[in-house]
Amino acid sequence: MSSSPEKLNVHERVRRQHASELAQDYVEAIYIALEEGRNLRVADLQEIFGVSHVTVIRTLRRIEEQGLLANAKSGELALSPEGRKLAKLSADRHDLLVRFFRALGVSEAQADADAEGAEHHLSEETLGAIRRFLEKS
Amino acid sequence: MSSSPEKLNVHERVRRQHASELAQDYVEAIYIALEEGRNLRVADLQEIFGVSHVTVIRTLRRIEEQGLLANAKSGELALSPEGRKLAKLSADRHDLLVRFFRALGVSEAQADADAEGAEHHLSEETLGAIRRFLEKS
DNA sequence: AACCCTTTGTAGCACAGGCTACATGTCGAA
DNA sequence: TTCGACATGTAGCCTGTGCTACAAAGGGTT
Repeated sequence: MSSSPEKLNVHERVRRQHASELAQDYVEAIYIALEEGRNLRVADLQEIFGVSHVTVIRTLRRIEEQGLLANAKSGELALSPEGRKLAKLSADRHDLLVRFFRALGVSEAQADADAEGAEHHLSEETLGAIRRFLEKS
Repeated sequence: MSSSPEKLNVHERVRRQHASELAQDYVEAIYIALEEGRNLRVADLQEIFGVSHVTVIRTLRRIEEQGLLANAKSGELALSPEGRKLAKLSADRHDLLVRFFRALGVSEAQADADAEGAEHHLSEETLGAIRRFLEKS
């Protein structure tokens, strides 16, 4: 996880990004649900991600080991401070990209789908450029 | 590969994209080298992707099984027509994204790196919007 | 109490994509 | 021609992320 920059080549960087995508997507989903006052369970995540409940359980265990979950009342999911921070970052990036694609004329649904795929692969530099672009337009 | 649209949910679509990324990256690398008159070998790909030569060999075998490689003289890599088509598509998308990020004010190196990560995750709709944006500016 | 449904959990498998260690092949120089 | 270097290939392992099949736990209905 999150260790040093180390000068990776381009492809190594992309691999690194992939490795943390799932965790981000999970905490993001949990975060959004909590924001909306809903309480996610395994079955919900199964639905959201289109995988079996078994896969959800195991992935949750992994992100718990990464310290992103807080142990809430049994059956309920809660985020640790780091989890919440990561989720907020992800959600903000996602929103930014959706607004950006919308500004370029992309439909709502497609903007959302593409943001989901692309949000893990843009540097702070590029995100900054996108923010500036949105401010100007 | 490339089978039916089937109405995947957002995350299923992203997973699908990941599954074809490596193949695209490999044929793209081979394609570009051939364009420039160089002849890639395993050792070059190992360098480019930052993995061991064993990983390169196995990945090549897989993309060969997918019909993307043509059997060239031993020790040399060549693309099948489908491989070439896929490579060209990838390379074009990559270039488009680099130009786009550059137009937004992103540095050359970062534009290239981010394009590498993002190029597999944008829909035709969004790519079209980007093309239109670049024409206007 | 017995039953069913839903939810969650466990066992165990497959495949992709990493790796190291070892084996072979080829080629230029001594 | 033998040796050493480099390229390529094989064997076998690990982890992540998917799956199905089965097990257990809980709640509602009859």
